[in-house]
Amino acid sequence: MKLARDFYEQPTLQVAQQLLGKSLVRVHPQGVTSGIILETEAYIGLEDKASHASRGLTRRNAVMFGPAGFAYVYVIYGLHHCLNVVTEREAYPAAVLIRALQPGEGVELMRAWRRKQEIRLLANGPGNLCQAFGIERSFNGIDLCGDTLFVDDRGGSPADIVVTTRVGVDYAGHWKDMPWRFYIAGHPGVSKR
DNA sequence: TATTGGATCGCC
DNA sequence: GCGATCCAATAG
Repeated sequence: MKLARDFYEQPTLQVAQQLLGKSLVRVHPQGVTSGIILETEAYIGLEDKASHASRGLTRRNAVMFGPAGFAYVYVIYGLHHCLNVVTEREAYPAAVLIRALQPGEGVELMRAWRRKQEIRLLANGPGNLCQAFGIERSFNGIDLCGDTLFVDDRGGSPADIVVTTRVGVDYAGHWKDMPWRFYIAGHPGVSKR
């Protein structure tokens, strides 16, 4: 069943870990795509120099300062989109980046949007999974407790979770060393380092 | 108003 | 290893 607001209001590191093994679902007029969340990263508070929120409230990051359970979607490198779920309380900027999925329903739709055939390459990375699910800028700020994009808790919790440092944040001083990346151990769909 | 660089990806 | 490609964030 669909995760409710109180799930996202928990501490960000808990949300990041508990999302692993759950299903991200996107309902589209052409059909449904879903996938098991394999990899996440936490971005927590104003002090975290790796977070978009580290320089305070701006137009781009405004959703991070809002209530939990909403999507923060942004464009990166002018080409790709990244999907985050906002966590914790209003006015405290925190979010979890979804980095990889194991494709479930709607593989043919994902193949069409990705223009790739191989299952392993459909959602193995934050930009790729957004392309596979048709997630773009208009998804910024949508309610994950709604019916378009949400997380379903069907399926169990993964046995082994690997905890390590985040990808692509070398500019963030000592914050780059925080062990805030989580992924399901040994899964081939996890994005590469 | 101008400049800079990024929570990436895929091909060289 | 490097280019793509563009807009938000800063500085001026």
